[in-house]
Amino acid sequence: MNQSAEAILDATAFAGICKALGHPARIRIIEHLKAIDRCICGEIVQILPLAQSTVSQHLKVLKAAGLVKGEVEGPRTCYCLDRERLDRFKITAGSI
Amino acid sequence: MNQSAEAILDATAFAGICKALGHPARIRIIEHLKAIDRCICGEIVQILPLAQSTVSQHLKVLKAAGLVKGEVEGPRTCYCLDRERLDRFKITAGSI
DNA sequence: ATCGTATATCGTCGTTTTACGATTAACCTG
DNA sequence: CAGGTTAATCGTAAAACGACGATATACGAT
Repeated sequence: MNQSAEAILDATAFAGICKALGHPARIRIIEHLKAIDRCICGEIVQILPLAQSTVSQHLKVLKAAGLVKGEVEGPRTCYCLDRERLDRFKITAGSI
Repeated sequence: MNQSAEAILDATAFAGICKALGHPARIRIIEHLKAIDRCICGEIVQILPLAQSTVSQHLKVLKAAGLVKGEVEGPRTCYCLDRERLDRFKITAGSI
């Protein structure tokens, strides 16, 4: 057991990530990013039944939790998962 | 792969569990229950720096999410994890 | 029957979240 | 440089959350 003990998050950090994942829209964003690797914000807006500003806020939450990275590409922003962070979440979840 | 596809939760269900886990106090409750298997509410109250009524509310949230089961034992209530539910959470988390 | 203990629930208050439209900022393109 | 597109931010309103003390309920013990 314990393939990487130092990767296990403490209660507060883990709760913080869980909180960020605690909304269906944000889960769908994560799932979509997992499926297509990277995409621009506008694509996510089209997938979700939410206003552009709302989606932007959800992305902000995910970014603040470190689950997602966004890089500006001219007038648009390209988002992708932070795999490392996500892995730490998974490892911690698995350890519960 | 896919040791139990039917165990994977949909986005809303998974988000619901994440939301329930999205508070440090509730993570600590889960961790404690994992460590000692089962205990009464009062024990949890003593571990956390929170009022009894607040702890009771957190337990209610965990119970509503199905992560924890509570059974009345005379004047007290004994709590334990719902392992099956927790496993579904873990499996879903791992599948992200 | 009364008392004490354990826990849930109620009422409240301040904070945070979620959602939206409107606005702003940044950037291509013509 | 003007106009159009993309995305972030602002302001706001409603709902949900988190915490607490007070109260209610349920039970065992005396």
